[in-house]
Amino acid sequence: MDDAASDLREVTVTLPDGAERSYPAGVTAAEIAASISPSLAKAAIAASIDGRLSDLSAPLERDASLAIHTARDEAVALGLIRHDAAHIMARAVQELWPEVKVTIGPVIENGWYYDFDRSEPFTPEDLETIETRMRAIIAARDPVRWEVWDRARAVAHYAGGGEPYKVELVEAIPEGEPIRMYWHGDWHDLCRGPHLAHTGQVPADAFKLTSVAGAYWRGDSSRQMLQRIYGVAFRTRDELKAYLHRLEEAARRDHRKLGREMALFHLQEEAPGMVFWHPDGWTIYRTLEDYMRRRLRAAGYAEIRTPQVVDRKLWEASGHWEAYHEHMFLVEVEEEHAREKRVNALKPMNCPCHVQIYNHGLKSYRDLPLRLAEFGACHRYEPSGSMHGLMRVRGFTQDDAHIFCTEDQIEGECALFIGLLASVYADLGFDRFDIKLSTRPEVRIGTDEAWDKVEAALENAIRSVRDDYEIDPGEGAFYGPKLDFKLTDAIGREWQCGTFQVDPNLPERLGAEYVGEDGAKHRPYMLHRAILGSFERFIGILIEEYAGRFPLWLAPRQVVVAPIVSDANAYAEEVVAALRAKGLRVEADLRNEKINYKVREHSLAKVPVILAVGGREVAERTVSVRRLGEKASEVLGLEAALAALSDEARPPDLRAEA
RNA sequence: GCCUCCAUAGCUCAGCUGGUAGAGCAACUGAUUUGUAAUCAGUGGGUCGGGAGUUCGAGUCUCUCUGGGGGCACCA
Repeated sequence: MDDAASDLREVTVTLPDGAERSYPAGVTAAEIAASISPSLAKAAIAASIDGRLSDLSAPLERDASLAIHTARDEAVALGLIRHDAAHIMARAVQELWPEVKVTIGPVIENGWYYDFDRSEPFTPEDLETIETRMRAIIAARDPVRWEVWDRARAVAHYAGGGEPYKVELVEAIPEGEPIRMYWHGDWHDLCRGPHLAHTGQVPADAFKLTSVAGAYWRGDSSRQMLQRIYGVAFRTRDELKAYLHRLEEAARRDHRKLGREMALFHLQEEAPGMVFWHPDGWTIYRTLEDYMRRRLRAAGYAEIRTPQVVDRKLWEASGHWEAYHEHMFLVEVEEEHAREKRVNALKPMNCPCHVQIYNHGLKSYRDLPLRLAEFGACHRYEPSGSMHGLMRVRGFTQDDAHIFCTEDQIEGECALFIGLLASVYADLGFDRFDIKLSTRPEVRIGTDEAWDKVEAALENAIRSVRDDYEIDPGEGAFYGPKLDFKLTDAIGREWQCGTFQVDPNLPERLGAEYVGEDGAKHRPYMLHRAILGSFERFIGILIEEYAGRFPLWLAPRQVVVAPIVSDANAYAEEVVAALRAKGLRVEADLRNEKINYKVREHSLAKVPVILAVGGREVAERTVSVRRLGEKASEVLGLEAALAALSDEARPPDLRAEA
């Protein structure tokens, strides 16, 4: 840029309210803010120039629209605060331990992280030391400056400074993109920007370093393990406190904690990643399974059952052996007792078995679409570090089904599936879920024309149901595109539950065919689909969604009848028998305890309904209905209470019709 | 699998710099007949996750195995 020339020119700046102002070329957003008002100059944190977020110090060389951002612009402010906090943290770390090498530090949800290479682990005390140092840097209000460097200079600088990771990052920046260096005081970092005007704009009381974790350099498990420090940052102390409070609340509904407290299930050393379901947990499981069975039957699926232990030959034929054998549990008979030589595997998936059922008997185009469903127990030897309560286990049961169909039927089947899934999720209390479409990867089989057709079929199917979905380019399977349906757990982690995958490959490998209208044999498509994903994971999510307070139809113990005096015991047992006859899961609590004690205990156990019966109820043939979470109870006639409870306890799919 | 932290009674946890284990709740026994979130009294319960080592002596220090938490990688 020619300084002499720019001094002579003027630029016209259009502000958000439409006003136009002229300034000498090269004027900065900060200077413009100052010309508007001193208070704006003080509050300004960044600017949008022609809609692009920029540093306040960015010079304007030509006419542009300009918006000055302050902390009121929540999204902009949080992004910048977190980004600058990442830099400030890296600076603090290098000031405290100069030998530590820096890598990357992006903004994430609620905060940021920064990865460091350091031989010693960071301790919780180190985090406090770093926080203190960060506050000192913030208090110094160091201005943030930036320069554009050429590649050679940046590489030489970092190579000489003993920062090999930064050298790699500089070298990875595409040709033509500017290489920017940002200074926070004397410390600097390679960064695309933009940043705040000075370090004092990060609120010293609204951030917190939360944890240290290992993370691979560039996300590659064959490379260096770095130390990642996570932080959270907000605009105000109250926002930070509210966030930390939400975290605590979420921990209270953790399905592992509730699973233990409510005696739903347990896991133990001898069977890592495999669930021991206790009576109450199994009741939930079976209730959900029965519900799914009815929904699938109504949707035209036929239920089947296939073996647990299957010869390795089938997995070789399907191609899974080659790709996944190290994740399969093998089942062998002791050599001295074996009568035949074979290697079996616990089935890690149901698909090849379902094709075997399809392949029995000649299929006609008139049989399609053929929908085969199995609550299929599968076992996968998942990496030890990936297991997580019920959410990621080694033994699990999919609500699996495979639809064999023609290419023309894919779109219709997909639309039917999404409709069914949305209805099931709504019945289970989830009105919101995300859909992600994963499209063709680089390495794939099949023609581009086939991919075009199938991807379009899935997109059309989604659009027939709703209009918002995400596309994940290149993330499909090598044989076909897929849809993922995700739900969010109590602490905001997303879990994939539903899935829908188009697969022409497995029918080909396992020789599935049908006779078409033309009398010739054709290859069907196979659609893999699940709504819950696995019962284990879905129940984990349900526990967290409801915080253990299940709706009546899912609650393991729906009603407890609690006599207030032992004279009411006989009546209590009569009420229990009447409810049981209506199909409710109900128990009597005849212990010689005060009603307060019983109410407290069953409330803590999250029983939805307590029926208290004392002398009055016996005399009047009524019950005192106390609902979980409500302080007052309601006295109802026995018959009315029975009718209301038995109706409410019915699963949603059996309730609707009047 | 990798980094890191953790593992004490059924549950939640205490046990300082090494000197052979405690509390509350729960359980059990007895008394109490009670009106909507804890009635009182008494009793029992742990080879401190497994193994090895250092030490006169290990719940405490070291190594190792197993499992778990947080994250990374993986997720047909």
